[in-house]
Amino acid sequence: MNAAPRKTTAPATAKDREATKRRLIEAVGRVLARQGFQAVGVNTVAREAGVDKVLIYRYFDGLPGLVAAFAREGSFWPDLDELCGGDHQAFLALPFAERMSLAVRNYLRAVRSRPLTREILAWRFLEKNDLTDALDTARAEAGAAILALAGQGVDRTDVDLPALHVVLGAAINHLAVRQDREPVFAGLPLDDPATWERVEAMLDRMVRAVLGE
Amino acid sequence: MNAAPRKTTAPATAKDREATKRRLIEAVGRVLARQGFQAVGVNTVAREAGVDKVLIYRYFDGLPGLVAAFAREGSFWPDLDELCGGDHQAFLALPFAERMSLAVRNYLRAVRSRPLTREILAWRFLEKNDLTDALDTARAEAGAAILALAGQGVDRTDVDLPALHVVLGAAINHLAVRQDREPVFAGLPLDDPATWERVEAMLDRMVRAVLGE
DNA sequence: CTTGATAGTCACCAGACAGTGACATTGTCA
DNA sequence: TGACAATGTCACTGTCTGGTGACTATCAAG
Repeated sequence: MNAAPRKTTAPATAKDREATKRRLIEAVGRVLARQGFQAVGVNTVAREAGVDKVLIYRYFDGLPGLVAAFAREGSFWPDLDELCGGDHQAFLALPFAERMSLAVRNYLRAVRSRPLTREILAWRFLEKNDLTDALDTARAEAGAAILALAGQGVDRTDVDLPALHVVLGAAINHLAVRQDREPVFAGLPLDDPATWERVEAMLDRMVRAVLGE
Repeated sequence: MNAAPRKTTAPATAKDREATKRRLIEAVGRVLARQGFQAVGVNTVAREAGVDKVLIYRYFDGLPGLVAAFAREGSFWPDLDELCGGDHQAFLALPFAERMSLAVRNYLRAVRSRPLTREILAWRFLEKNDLTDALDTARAEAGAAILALAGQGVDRTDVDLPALHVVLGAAINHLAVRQDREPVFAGLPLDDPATWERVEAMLDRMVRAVLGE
């Protein structure tokens, strides 16, 4: 795209357009992390980047475009390696219940360890608009991939696996997002690591119980 | 409080203050239901009520006070009767797993049938402020009561019941709120009644499996 | 040097917001 | 009747928002 500051063609890079674009994209992340998605607006992001807001329109055709670029940039969602523990072969060698249990635990930990991901999750959760649409594609793909891998070579007609995925995913998403907002849920302190060990144990127990140990 | 438009004392009710308060409180509900909590502001609510916004400050000492009054008004959370199916005695006569399963299903249905409750749930979810604080007390009480009733006379040291409640409650809350925003979750259409039957069945299965049938 | 394109700045617009002070209207009591 | 308090209306402030048009500064090519 660029990287040709000299000679023929490439009339851009007068004052480094790409650097400015990067500053804007990074500013989105900082605002999102520090002030939450409510604060993600043209004015705030531009101020954070130390750049004029009009450049958001010129370079990204508006805030949704900038957010889309931001979404393309970062690794907000766990990839397959992370979810299956790094080794696909070893993962596939496990019994099905074991596989599911591991993937669930890794998904929980992955979401919990990504503040920006939790913020995006909450965002998408309650605002359906141009901005959040941009962030959703990557997640949908990641989700589908892990389900496909976990269920690979398995034929369990006795269990409604999609329904199981929905319930587990919903519980994890809710708790992860909730952790940032309200530290107590149904009497348990979500800011206490011990609580999360109990939740992990419970998820594990549920998966095994439903899948028949 | 009022109901004494004539004679001694009660210097108010010149132009019916109570009626105006009621109009404001009802306007909160309408705005919340129609436009979501993002729209709940002094200007919008006053406009909806057909009343000047200054009265919100005079009568409720600001928007948080009005929202608190609104929260006190409506029945947003299911009560014990609804959760246990109407008959406490019959409920308590059931085996524990049966009791839990029933309460979980009734809670899911209760939340799903209350659009305003779902909106409040989402609101509280992502905005922690004076407004949402007012809405939370009632919910916490309702939650604690049902857990107490379901666990009455039961001593299951083999299961981490609070963790189970947390996971189930989180899943239900997430799905109920999600239904309004994004109709598809993990591949299942949340606007299809058949999906909810599958979710109910899965929750039931999980409860029974974990509690040992 | 001139031309032209691009990068970046600045000032402004209209609309929504929360909040406040001054005013008019109405009813009750003395 | 007059005094007073309460109800309700109106106009206004200042601040934020998203968005746009006009400007300057810089660079490359002819």
